[in-house]
Amino acid sequence: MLTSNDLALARQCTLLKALDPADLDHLIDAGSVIRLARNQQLFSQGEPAKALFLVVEGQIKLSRLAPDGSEAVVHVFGVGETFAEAAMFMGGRYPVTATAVTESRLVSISNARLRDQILAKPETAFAMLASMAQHLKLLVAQIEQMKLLTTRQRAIRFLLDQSGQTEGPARFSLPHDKALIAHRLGMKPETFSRALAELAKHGVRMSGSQVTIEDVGRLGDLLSVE
Amino acid sequence: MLTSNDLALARQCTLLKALDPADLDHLIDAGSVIRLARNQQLFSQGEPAKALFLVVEGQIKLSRLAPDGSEAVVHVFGVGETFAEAAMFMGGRYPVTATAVTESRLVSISNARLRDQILAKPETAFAMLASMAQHLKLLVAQIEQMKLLTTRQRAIRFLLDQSGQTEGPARFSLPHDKALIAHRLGMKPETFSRALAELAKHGVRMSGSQVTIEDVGRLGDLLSVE
DNA sequence: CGGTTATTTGACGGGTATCAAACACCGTGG
DNA sequence: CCACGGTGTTTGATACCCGTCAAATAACCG
Repeated sequence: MLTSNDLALARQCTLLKALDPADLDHLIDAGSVIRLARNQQLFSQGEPAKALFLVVEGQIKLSRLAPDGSEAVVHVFGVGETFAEAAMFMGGRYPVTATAVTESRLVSISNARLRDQILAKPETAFAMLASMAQHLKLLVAQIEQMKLLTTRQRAIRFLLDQSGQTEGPARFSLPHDKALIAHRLGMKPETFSRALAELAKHGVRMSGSQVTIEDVGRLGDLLSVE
Repeated sequence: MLTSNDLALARQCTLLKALDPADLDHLIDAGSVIRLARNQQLFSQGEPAKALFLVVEGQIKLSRLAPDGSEAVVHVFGVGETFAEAAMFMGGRYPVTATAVTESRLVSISNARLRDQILAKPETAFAMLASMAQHLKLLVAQIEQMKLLTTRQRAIRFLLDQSGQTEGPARFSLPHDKALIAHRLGMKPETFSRALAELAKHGVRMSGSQVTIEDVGRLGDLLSVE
């Protein structure tokens, strides 16, 4: 069942905020809330795509699985984000596997209804296009990272992103497991751990999942040095 | 000036093939053909986005440039492909730099007109969404490659993709410089060269830019071995 | 033919993965 | 309250892949 908080989230996200309340209600009917336990799969790659999803609680990991069992994490979506928009236009199949990182609640949005909505109100298409453009940008940034940053630099950039600041001291907590973060950054957990350890010299302290950065600006300077 | 061949290309590409001839004509007016010399830049990252482009001759490289001068090649577009669709929805700025790999001819398509077109005929939005979804898929595949394949495996996959076959012997020519291919694959030219050299043991012969593969199927088996 | 640009090859060092083990953290149950 | 197993994290030793630098060779073009 949808809470009022869920609805508030729906009204904020890029994809849905442009809709009239009535249209939004029609897209999200009562039966479309999905609960997932930790590590439970929502869909797997190659499966027919019937819907896209809005995260209202928890985190969802999208990844590609290689035949030998190893996985490449493409992205992790958090509360207020939508994902799998593109699937309905890619031969109707999901190109990735979606798994709950933590216990999660999702709102599913029917592809067919969204399609009708676009036809009825073309402005909706712009919201959809904007949402996909955002994802494209994220992926491009990720490719750039992988291709020309070292593991240490990627770790730094991750911390800077998380801090949400460009200068001064910062304190925040990691969004999930260090192992999962390492995967997102395209490195092994051991390597990520070592990278963090070295950053202690530059004003990064950790206790559990709590991170304290003495001076975000100084940490950022490190990126250009090496 | 547009040739009839250019128009034929426009009618084939994912983005434009759904349009009525009259609408297509309106999008592509006579003044919108652009010629680029080899290595000439079309736009650079951060620049305001006024149009998207269809390649009718040559090849266009999209890349991200780091402050220190190094570049990460995101993709190379060939004849019949459109690019920069997403820019008009990303704050109106190009997130990458576009450069001609060879002498090229492009048709530019005004963002404003395309926007009008979508509003007038919502079906157009689906073509646009499909086109962007394709790009998303490409990027996801690329991230997967970088994260879990070795350089040798990436080289092999590139050759297999280029051959367009899944079994038997193949012969084709490389689409461009080996150095550029290496960049696309996220490795240095030297490394790519060595990877190709080793593949000689497995039935891959090269003379200039001509590639001959004895048995595509056997080459593909190598991917799973290592 | 000469000069420029690609490509190859070699030697070397560093960064990262791998394997393995120790350690910290946490909820459970005795 | 403490023992306990499971999970996540750290640390260490080692190997190897790949990037770097440098030079030789090959291909290309006017």
